[in-house]
Amino acid sequence: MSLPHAILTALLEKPSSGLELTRRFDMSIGYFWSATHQQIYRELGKLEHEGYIRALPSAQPTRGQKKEYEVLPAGRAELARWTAESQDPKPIRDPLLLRLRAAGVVGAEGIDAELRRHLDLHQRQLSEYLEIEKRDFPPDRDTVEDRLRHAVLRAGIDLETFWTRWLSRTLAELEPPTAAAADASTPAEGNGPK
Amino acid sequence: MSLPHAILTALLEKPSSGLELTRRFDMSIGYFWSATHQQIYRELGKLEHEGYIRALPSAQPTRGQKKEYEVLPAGRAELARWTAESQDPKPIRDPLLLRLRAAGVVGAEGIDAELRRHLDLHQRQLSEYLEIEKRDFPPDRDTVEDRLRHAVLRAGIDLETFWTRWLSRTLAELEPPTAAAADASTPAEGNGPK
DNA sequence: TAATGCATGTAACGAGTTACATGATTTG
DNA sequence: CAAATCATGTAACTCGTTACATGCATTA
Repeated sequence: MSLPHAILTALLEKPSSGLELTRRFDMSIGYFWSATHQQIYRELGKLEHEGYIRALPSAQPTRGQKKEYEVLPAGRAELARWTAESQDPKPIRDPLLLRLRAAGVVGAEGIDAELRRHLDLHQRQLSEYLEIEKRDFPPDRDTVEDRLRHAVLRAGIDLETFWTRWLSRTLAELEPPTAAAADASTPAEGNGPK
Repeated sequence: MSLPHAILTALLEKPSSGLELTRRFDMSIGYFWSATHQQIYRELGKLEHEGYIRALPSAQPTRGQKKEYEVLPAGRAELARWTAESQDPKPIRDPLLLRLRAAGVVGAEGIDAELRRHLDLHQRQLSEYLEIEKRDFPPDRDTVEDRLRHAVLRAGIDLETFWTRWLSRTLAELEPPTAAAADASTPAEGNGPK
């Protein structure tokens, strides 16, 4: 039950329409809680029905028309309640790790290509986060809100760093000990190439 | 679509009944792909229906009776196909990060207790993984399968290490700048975000 | 006015979660 | 034999995903 609270947070930061929320989810909040526009519309409907948000009076009630929402006091209270709630961390759930385990049983043929591809993707994500950090968190400003947002971003940075390191190491270890790498541990023998 | 493949992997490692699978999911595979017994029974039914697994002939077809499954050639082929498939990593999806972001808007009252609680949980998980590593991966044995399984475990270890570090650091930074630390950057800033 | 893009929405499905139901086996 | 435990299974619900439908506004 996190999506409604993600939306409340986003709406408190700035009242928006469904599509605007979708776009903002693609950028900031979506980096750690993504959502499609269908999810968002569905949830906006629920939140409005429950009296947590309301459409701004200026918005027309017709179909293709833009409709802006703002958070009502009850919505803010609900968000505060949820924020103070305690909830256990969920265990990891990663298909790539599952794949590796499966590869141990049916053969690891070609798995290194997939690992390299992931390594590349995580490196890109990492540099994107580092860009954001450079742009949005200059060392001077320092409110509590800033620190919280920075901490969240740093979680992203550290996670991507973990993946790139783990993938690099795993690739190196799965690499068949051919050529150069093998020479160090195995002194060159007189025999020519196989 | 990962659960069926998790089950196929587990069954290839050792033919089992539904409850046995559930228990093994609570231990090894479940560390990175958990599942309840209801999910597992449902999926076993599907897999049998599709001809990927079969109940061992010794098993009776009555209700409360144990029923052991084994993987058929088609199941092994399907698992091999899936293993070689490529699939993008999913973005992070973590309620705690969302909470921190929300705390920036509605107030961070009491969030540090939750962070400390998570820190403790992650530290426990980390030492559990380290125990497993010590027990199951002595430095001598070294097949490809061993290396794969060890790599998966190391992902768990590194992830928990990341969390403990990030939580420690975040806690330290949110700590009210009491006494010594506060003097340098005294923000005369009031409160109200807007 | 026809096509394009913007904005909101419906429908159907798959996966995960929670609660509960039922049959078999052990054991007190 | 009653109760506890093992083992399999149904049902109902929520959340996320994919595909598609509808209405409005702009402009070529």
